[in-house]
Amino acid sequence: MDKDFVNIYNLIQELSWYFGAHGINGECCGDLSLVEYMALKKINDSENITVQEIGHALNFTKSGASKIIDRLENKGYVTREISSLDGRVCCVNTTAKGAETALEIVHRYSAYVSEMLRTQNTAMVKNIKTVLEILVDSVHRQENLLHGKLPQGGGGMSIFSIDN
Amino acid sequence: MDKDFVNIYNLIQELSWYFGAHGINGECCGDLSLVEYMALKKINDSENITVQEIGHALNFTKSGASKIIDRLENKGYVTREISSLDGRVCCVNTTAKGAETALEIVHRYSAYVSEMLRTQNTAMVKNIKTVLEILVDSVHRQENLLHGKLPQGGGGMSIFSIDN
DNA sequence: GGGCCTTAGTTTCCGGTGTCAACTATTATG
DNA sequence: CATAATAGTTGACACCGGAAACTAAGGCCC
Repeated sequence: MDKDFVNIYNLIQELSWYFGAHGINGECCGDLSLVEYMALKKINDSENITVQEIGHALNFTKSGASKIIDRLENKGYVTREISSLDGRVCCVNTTAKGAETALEIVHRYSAYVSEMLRTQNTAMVKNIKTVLEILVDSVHRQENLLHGKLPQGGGGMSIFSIDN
Repeated sequence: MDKDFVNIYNLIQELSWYFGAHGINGECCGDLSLVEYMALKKINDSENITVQEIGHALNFTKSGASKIIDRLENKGYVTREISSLDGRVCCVNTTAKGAETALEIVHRYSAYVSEMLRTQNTAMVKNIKTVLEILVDSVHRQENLLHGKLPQGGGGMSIFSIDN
């Protein structure tokens, strides 16, 4: 095991902790939890996304996804409507308020990141971006490799399910 | 707002999601949740750490920290003993089993990261490490700037508490 | 077009988890 | 020695997500 990868792993873990549910935030923005925010962002970036797709994207069961959307709907950030093509399917979309809130949160966090990296020069900022793109791409590729067909919402994926 | 920082923020958020509680794992390793694992790692990296220090490090209240340690203790990963210097203070330490488990988890995740980055050359791996170090350092510095004295365990820190 | 299977989503029940506030126990202060 | 402060624990509570049962709609086959 190369020492570099141990370091990289530990650093990612630490960074993730700070940007995760218990890190800088806890509530993510006012009345949104991190999970709700991630769902909102996903819905905002899509058009007519279904409940299961949201669950799949965020590693929740359809039951969990349904409840997250309940909360977002109650808060007035998203709407549910039955698909005209298939009466079983729910099309979820953001309301104007939801889209605005998602944007505002992105701006706030981006400002935080900008402040955080204020001492870095332009070249390094570009480099940071590139490295993060590589990491995110790599994770996606790895995810896809591991991805068997999974029953409900694609949850339960674990590193440890490989060789346990 | 520089577009780069928006990108960087979104990438960090996405990466964090994969390494967070709902990402690759959910259970972190067998019988450990991510929170428990983070606590175990913290305890393993320290000597005679107190309950409050753990809570502070992980952004939990002392009550929450106490219960996390309960769980770890019940699973046989850590021990609590009263400090010889101050009868109110608990010294928490890992058992041999706890230390071994922490190490094993690090190895597994590191192997995952190694696999994930297998197509990157050595220079890029070094670069990734450097960038992550900068990011983690920057977050720490920023955290310290924001850190006022907080009542219980330092919880509740929020980006949005600054100007809301 | 009626019966059966499949699929999307919801709901109910339940266990896990973290916070708050109250409490115990110990130490510091004067 | 009395009072205050501090470390940690506990109990009540609310929240959250999963499993499974359920509802409703579509697909299919004869």
